[in-house]
Amino acid sequence: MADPTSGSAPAEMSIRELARICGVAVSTVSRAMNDRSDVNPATRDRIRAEAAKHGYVPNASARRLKISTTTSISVIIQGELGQLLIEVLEHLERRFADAGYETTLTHIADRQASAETVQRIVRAGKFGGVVFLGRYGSADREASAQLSRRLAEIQVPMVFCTTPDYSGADALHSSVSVDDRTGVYELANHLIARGHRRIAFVGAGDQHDREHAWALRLAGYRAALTDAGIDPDPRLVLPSRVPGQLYSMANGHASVANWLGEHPDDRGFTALMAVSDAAAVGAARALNEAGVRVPDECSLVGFDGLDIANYYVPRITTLAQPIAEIAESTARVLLDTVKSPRRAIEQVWIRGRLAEGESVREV
Amino acid sequence: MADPTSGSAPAEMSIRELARICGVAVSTVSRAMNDRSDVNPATRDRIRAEAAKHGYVPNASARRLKISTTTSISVIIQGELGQLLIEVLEHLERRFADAGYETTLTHIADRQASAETVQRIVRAGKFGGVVFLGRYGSADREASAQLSRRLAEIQVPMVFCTTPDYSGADALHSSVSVDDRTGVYELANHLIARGHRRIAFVGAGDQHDREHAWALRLAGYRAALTDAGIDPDPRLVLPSRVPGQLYSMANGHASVANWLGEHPDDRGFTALMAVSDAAAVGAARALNEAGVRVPDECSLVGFDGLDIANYYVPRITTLAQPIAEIAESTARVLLDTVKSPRRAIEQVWIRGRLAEGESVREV
DNA sequence: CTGAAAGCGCTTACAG
DNA sequence: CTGAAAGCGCTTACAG
Repeated sequence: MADPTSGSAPAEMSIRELARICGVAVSTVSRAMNDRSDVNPATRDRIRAEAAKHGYVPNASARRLKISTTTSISVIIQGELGQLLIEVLEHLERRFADAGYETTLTHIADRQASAETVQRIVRAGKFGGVVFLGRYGSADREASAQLSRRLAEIQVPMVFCTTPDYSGADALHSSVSVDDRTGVYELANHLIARGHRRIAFVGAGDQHDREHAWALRLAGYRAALTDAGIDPDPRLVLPSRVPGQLYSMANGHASVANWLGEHPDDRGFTALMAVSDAAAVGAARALNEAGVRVPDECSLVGFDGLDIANYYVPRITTLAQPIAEIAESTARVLLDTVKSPRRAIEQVWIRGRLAEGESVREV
Repeated sequence: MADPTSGSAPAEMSIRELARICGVAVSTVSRAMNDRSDVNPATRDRIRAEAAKHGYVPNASARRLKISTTTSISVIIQGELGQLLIEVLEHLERRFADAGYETTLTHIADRQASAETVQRIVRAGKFGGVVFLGRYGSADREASAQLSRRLAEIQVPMVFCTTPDYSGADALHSSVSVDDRTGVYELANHLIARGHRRIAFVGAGDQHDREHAWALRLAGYRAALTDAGIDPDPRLVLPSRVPGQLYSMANGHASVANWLGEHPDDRGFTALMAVSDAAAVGAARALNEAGVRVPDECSLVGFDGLDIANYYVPRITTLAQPIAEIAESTARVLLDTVKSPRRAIEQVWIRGRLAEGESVREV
C-alpha cells in the first residue's frame, strides 16, 4: 500500500492480517503470541514463525486497552540529573527486572512538576507504579504540600526515593532515603572530634526551598555543632551561587571562591562540609586556587560516596549513601503497595556509612 | 464499585461516564478534551471543569490505538550510564521539547541489546522515533552487523548518537558523533608538540569489541604518533582492567596502577592519554599513589570535557565534546527523518574543542 | 484445541 | 455545534 513517492513507511502488520496469512482465527494468533497453554504447540510454532518472518509485533496500545495488569514501573526524575540518582536508577532497574517489571525513566523540567504531568505519564503508560527519584515539587512550600495531596489522589502506587515526603505533619506517601540528617551529624562530629570548631557548610539552598536534602543536611550540621557546645555561626553557612545546580561542582566552587574573595585575610573556618561530593570537588578547587592546601590547611568532607570521592586526590571523607539498600527498599515498598494498594504509608530512613578518606586533618 | 475490603483501587473514569455526568455524547467530551474548535466554548469549559473535578484523564492507550501520529521520542541507552550521556540526554530532551516532542528514556542491559527489544519498545510506546544514545549492539562484530540490519527493518526513524553506525561498508543508519579520531589525534599532537615521545594510552577495550568510541580514539592516537614519525609501542597501550566499565575512574585507576606495579623502576612513558575524563581521574590517582606528580613528572590528558576535567586539580587538558551541537544535530536528523522517512542516511561528525588545562608539561 | 463475538476507551467521518 | 455509529488491534469468556 505504500506509495513509493510518498515519505510514509509501510503499515505495520495487524493480528488480523497475520491470522489470514496463517489461515487461523485472530484468537488463535493471540494465544500463540502470548504463549498460552490452550493452543496446539505445532500451531503456535507455525504462527510464531510467520510472525517473526513478517516482523509482526502485537500492538501494545491495543493490548493495554484490554489488559488491566501491567509490568511497567515509571521512574520520574525532576531537575538535576546527577551521578547519584543515575546509580540509584541502575539499581532500581535491576531490582524491578528481578521482579519481572520493566522500568521507564521520564525526566521532567522543574516547571513541569505538577500532578497533571504525573497523571498523564501514568495513564499514558498504564504503569503499575511510580518512583519519584530525587524530589518532586516546587520551591514553594505551600505549593509542594498541595501537589503532594493531589498526587495522593492519583490511584497508582508511588514512592519517593532519596527524598522524604514533605506533605507536612501526616505523610501521604511512602519514601525511602538515606538518613541525611544523621549522616551529616556524624560527619560533623568526625570533624569536631579532630579539633575543628570553625566549620563552614557549602551548598545551602534558597531559604524558601527548604524541602530538599540540603536542608536536612544543614540541620544535621547545626545539631552537631550545638550538641558539641559550639554556637553555629550563621555566616559560615556559605550561600549558594548556582541555584539551579545546588549539588554541582560549579556551585561548590563558586560558593567557596566567592567567600574566599571576600575574606582574603582570614577565611574564618578550618573545615568545610560540602552538601555533596561534587560540591566538595568544586570547593577543593576554590581552596587550591586561593593557595589553601587540603587537608593541611583546611579539612574537607563531602556527601554521597561517589567514585569521585574515592578517586580524588586527596580521597574525600564522605558519607556513603547505601545505594543498593535504598534501591532495594524502594522496590520492596513499591511492589508491596502494588500488591496491596491500601497498605500503610512507610517512611524508610537508611543509615549511610562514614567513609574515611584523606581530606581531614586534626587541628 | 470498589470493594472496601479488597485492596483494589477505584476504577478510573472513562469518557463514557464523564459524558453521562455532563449529559452530552462521548464525541462531545472527546472534542472538549482535545480542544477542538468545533465545540461550543461554554460546553467545552463545563466538560473540562467536570473532568478536572472527577480527575478524568483520557486513556492514552485507547487514544494511541486511534491516532497514528505520535509526539514521543524514545531514547535507548545500553550499558554504561555515565555523566556524558546524561548531559547529552538533557540537551536532547530540550531540543525535542522545543519541537513539541516528549522524550522517554529506556536503559537496557548489554545482554538485552537485540532488534526484538527495540521493536517491543517502539511498538509499545508508539514512538515517532528512536535515538540510540551510546552504542547499541554486542561485542561480537558479526552479531552487531546483523543487529544493524535487523534494526533497519523496523519501520521507525532512528539515529545513533555519540557513536557511528558500525554496519560495515554501507552505513544503514544515520549517526551523530564527536569526531573521536581527530579529537584524540589533536590531543596526541598537543603532547608531541611539547616534546612527548613515550605516550601511553589508557582504556583500550577488548580486541573483539572494536565497535566503540575507544577504538576510534585509539586509532587517532596511533595515527598521530605514526604521522609524527614515532613508532607506536604496543606495550604502551595499557590493557583495560574493568571491562564492563571502560570509561570509568575505576578502570583508569586499575589499568595504570597495574602497569606501574609491573614496572616499578621505569614506567616507560612521559604522558598518559586516557580514553575519558573519568579514566584520567583514576589514572591520576594511580600516578599519585606511586609518587608520580602530575604534570611535573607525567603529563595527562582526558576526553569528554566534563565538569570533573575543569574542576580537578590540576585542571585536565581534554577534548571537549560539543554536547549541545551533538544533541541539536541528532534532533534535527531524527525529526527530518520523521518528516521524510526515505531521506538519505546521514553521518555527522562534529569536531570537538581542545580545552587546555594544567595537566600537560613540556619535556 | 479452535473460532466467532463482544468489548476495552477512545477518535472521527457522517448526518443533522 | 452535537450525536450516533464505526472501528482502531487486541484479549477473553463462551461455544463447539
